[in-house]
Amino acid sequence: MSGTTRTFQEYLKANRLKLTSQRKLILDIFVSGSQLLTAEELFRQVTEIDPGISLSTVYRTFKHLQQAGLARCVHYGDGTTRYEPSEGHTSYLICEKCGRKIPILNPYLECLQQESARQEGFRMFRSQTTIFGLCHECLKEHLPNQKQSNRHH
Amino acid sequence: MSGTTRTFQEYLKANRLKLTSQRKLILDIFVSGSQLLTAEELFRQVTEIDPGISLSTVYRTFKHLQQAGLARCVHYGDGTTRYEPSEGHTSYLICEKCGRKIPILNPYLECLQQESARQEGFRMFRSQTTIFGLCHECLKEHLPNQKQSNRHH
DNA sequence: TGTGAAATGCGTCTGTTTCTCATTTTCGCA
DNA sequence: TGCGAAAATGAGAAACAGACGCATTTCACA
Ligand SMILES: [Mn+2]
Ligand SMILES: [Mn+2]
Ligand SMILES: [Zn+2]
Ligand SMILES: [Zn+2]
Repeated sequence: MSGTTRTFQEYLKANRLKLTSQRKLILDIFVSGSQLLTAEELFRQVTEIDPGISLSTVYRTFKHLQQAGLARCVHYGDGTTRYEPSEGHTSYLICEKCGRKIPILNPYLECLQQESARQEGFRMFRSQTTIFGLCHECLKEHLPNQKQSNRHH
Repeated sequence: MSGTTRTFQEYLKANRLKLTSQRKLILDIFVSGSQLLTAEELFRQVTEIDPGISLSTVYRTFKHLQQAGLARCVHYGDGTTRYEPSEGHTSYLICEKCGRKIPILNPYLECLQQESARQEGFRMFRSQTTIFGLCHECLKEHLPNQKQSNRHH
């Protein structure tokens, strides 16, 4: 039994919630799959295995996973909301041209955040740092294009 | 004429857009008011002065303000999207219970972010750090009352 | 002032998330 | 084991934020 499964079961028990087959399956697919799924996308993957599961249940389970600290959602600029397992990174570089999302590995960032919170008497649950800009690859294409886009419209 | 007004006019001119009375009013109220308004909330404030303005126009103007770099939107945990003037801080503590928003003043955070971007060959335009948790005041009320949740709707 | 481009208001439409409720499932306990 | 209360489910409706289409008005510029 994986760590996340145990965590989820503990959360359920602590809140007098029940472990259903649907919740098991949703958790399984969520933590094992690639990250940053739309609720709809996870729903599609889940129904491939159990076609009876409803989208409502996916949303409801997401809520619990979030409260259990196992999932977090990221709101994208395009309006979509994507969910990801909340182990791992919370800091990213996001390229505004190609959408590439690069995790930031600098551990000092988290330390400084903890420290900032502490200074205010604040209890930190989670943090999120997003740095917007242009990635290495897009920078190379961006600069030559600059002249053309100046004369636009 | 304020700096933001000038910036907005320059943006408009550069994009062959027009300065309408609606846009003037929306910008005015937005930059002068307290921060972190919902589109709906700004709409209400705006219609107190000019009842003819439509919600669509508020949304449309927000888009332009964002593109002009004068506004930014923050997605809250409760699902609402709030807009704020983008001058000043980009790092905040946000209390998930009372919604209080506390600017983080630590300059090392920005330095570290710049550094992280540089390491990836990334060109940073702007960054945003959000730390979710409980503020000092809510912590005092929270602990006795463990079973609190759902600031929803 | 006249003219074309752009913006507005208002209604409609879309996609996402939540809610309602009748039915089914879970789980602690006898 | 089987019971019963509590909780979860699926299906659909409802709520909600935003975006859109279009007829009409307003703006910018000459
Ligand atoms: Mn946004
Ligand atoms: Mn969220
Ligand atoms: Zn890129
Ligand atoms: Zn608070």
